[in-house]
Amino acid sequence: MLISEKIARMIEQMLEEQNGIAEIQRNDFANRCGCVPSQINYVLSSRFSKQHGYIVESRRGGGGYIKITRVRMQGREYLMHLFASVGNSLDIQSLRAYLLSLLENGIISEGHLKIFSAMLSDSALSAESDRNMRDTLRADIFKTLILSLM
Amino acid sequence: MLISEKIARMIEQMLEEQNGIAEIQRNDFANRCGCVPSQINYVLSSRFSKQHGYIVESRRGGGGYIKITRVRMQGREYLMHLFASVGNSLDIQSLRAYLLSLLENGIISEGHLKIFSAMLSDSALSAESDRNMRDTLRADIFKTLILSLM
DNA sequence: ACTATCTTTGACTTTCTTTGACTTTGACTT
DNA sequence: AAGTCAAAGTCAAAGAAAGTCAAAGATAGT
Repeated sequence: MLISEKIARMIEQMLEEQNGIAEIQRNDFANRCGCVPSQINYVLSSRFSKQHGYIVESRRGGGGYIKITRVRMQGREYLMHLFASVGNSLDIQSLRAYLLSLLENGIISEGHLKIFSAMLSDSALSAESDRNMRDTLRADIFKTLILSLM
Repeated sequence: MLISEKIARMIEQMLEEQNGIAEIQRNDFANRCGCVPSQINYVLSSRFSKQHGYIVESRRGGGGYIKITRVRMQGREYLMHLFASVGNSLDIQSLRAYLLSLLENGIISEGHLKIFSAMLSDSALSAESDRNMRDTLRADIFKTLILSLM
């Protein structure tokens, strides 16, 4: 298994045990994970971003820390928040994060996740050949989807 | 026997043994098959596509993999037929007819119908200003939807 | 034989991960 | 207030895998 995955699982476990809040010291934690400190940042940005449904706060210097909070809002509130946070362009990676977050929040099922990612995949949208336009289109359709889930 | 066929059989055997799920590492597997890595992609796209009743997922980079899942579902005949009958352009009225037909055949729910109509409405696709292109796009996305329902 | 389709191959691209050198920030000491 | 040290942040290079595409080779249909 990848180191990054191991790190992610450790964080998830902490979140589970501590009611959605995990606080770590980067160097220390990296040591326990057997990786270089900056890899913690990589894991956080690739798997615990805002789009994934987490808030990450931190402080540098002596007594520094990194705090990861899982946000779970209900239904409508969450969807409104989501709608607001999608810009006018949406790439595949961000879409995936959003969909996973919808799944985690119990708003869509795994089956839905598959359907929606397929419908919004590059190949489904290939009629639009320009990449930037495709991302714009994806954002529009995804926002429409959010609205119809409300 | 063709190499491609040999590869296909190996995958089928894995699916048989592992309950419809096969996970491979492309380079490694290609090595064992005595072929070049990209031939694995060829085999997957020519024999394990959605139309053939499989779902293929993958990840690149370190720790990458390819996962093949066999899907067996009822209504598959109907969906294939539907898929074949959608041309390369689809206007709102025809879309509605198709969606109603899916509903009547018990393949989607009313909730789904609303969501899909919204996602494929003119306003969701308004980023594409050309009307014909929009109908093309709608056809592509709808066909992708059909595939992901299989 | 001619053509269309299916296979095989390999060069090039894209995506994801790991690592480490360098920068910035904050707390504590003097 | 300045200096020191202990964090965390940034960024780019290197590494590891999968994807794409087009050219060349093989096969089958007419």
